[in-house]
Amino acid sequence: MSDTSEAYLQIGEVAERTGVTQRTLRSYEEKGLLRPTTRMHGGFRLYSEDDVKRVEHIRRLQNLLGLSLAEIKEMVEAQEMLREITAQYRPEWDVAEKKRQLRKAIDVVSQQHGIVSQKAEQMSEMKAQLAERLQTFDRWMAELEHAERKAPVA
Amino acid sequence: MSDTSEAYLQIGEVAERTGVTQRTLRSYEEKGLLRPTTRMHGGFRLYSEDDVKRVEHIRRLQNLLGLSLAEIKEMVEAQEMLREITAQYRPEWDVAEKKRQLRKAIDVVSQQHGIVSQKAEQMSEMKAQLAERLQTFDRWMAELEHAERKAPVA
DNA sequence: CATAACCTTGACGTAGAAGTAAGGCGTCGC
DNA sequence: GCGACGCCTTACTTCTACGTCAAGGTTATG
Repeated sequence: MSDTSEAYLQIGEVAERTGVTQRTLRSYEEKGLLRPTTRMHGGFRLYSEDDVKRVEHIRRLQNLLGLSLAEIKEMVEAQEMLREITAQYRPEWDVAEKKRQLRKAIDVVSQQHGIVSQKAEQMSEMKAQLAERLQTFDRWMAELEHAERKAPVA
Repeated sequence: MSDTSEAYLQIGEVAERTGVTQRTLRSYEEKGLLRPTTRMHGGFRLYSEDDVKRVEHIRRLQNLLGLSLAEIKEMVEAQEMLREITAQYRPEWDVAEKKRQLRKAIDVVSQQHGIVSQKAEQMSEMKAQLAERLQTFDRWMAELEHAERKAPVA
């Protein structure tokens, strides 16, 4: 916009920095996950640092929580909402409205928190199981080595 | 084995108990994730309790770690390998061979352990972030309520 | 042995996420 | 104002993990 030399990035740079393809970035935009970015005069997309963070966030939600892009969209929208409330972009809203929105955001975030907590728990359970199994294997390995010393390979 | 009336289950029961469809069970079999089960004379599949556990395991790997069936297959195969070693199904293998296999299994399992550890860590990080954000929101909410008391809705 | 409930294979369909290709402008540096 | 490279849209393709018939065999029960 105008010329605040805000270090805008083109799609190629964003792709490189985030490790996703350009196609994926455009796809996120189509699906409403990434705010329609500003464009250069000729139509080239311009991304901000915030957009980069957002892409990284989306990826984490995908990889870590295994959410669909549709689900992620909801989450991301809630965050957007918040930004607006907190930045007081909308002074025309009365307090009651702000409260409504904030409550909505709190709902979404606590839901996320719930999911993450649950998964985190299951994870550590799994981790413990794996660790235990590894121990067992090490014991077996030791036994095998013992056997070998007693009766070396023919 | 032989005929120890081991309470075999048909595909429908397994589907019900594990919460996956029959199609999915057959699919896992096609893809080599579930050992070709025994069959009744007429061709009906017969599953053991172990098979049920395996399905549950597969589901955990899918849901928790977000692995593809191909990746899961590798893991599951390593486990299979182990079973054979430990149950000494293959006494014809010499100790060196058993060691080789065991080492392989240890590799796979520690790889899994690594993945899980990493994910678990990222999870708790995320969880912390969410908790923090929730706190912030609660503070804001409190502020809003304060504002409301000072200047009630018109 | 009839019948309902269950199972078989095979083939095709689908939804989500992204890859790929084609044809055509934009941008930048000189 | 030209070349090289980057980006644009549109449209088609792929891949995964199943879903959904269809046509027919099997099993348990009376």
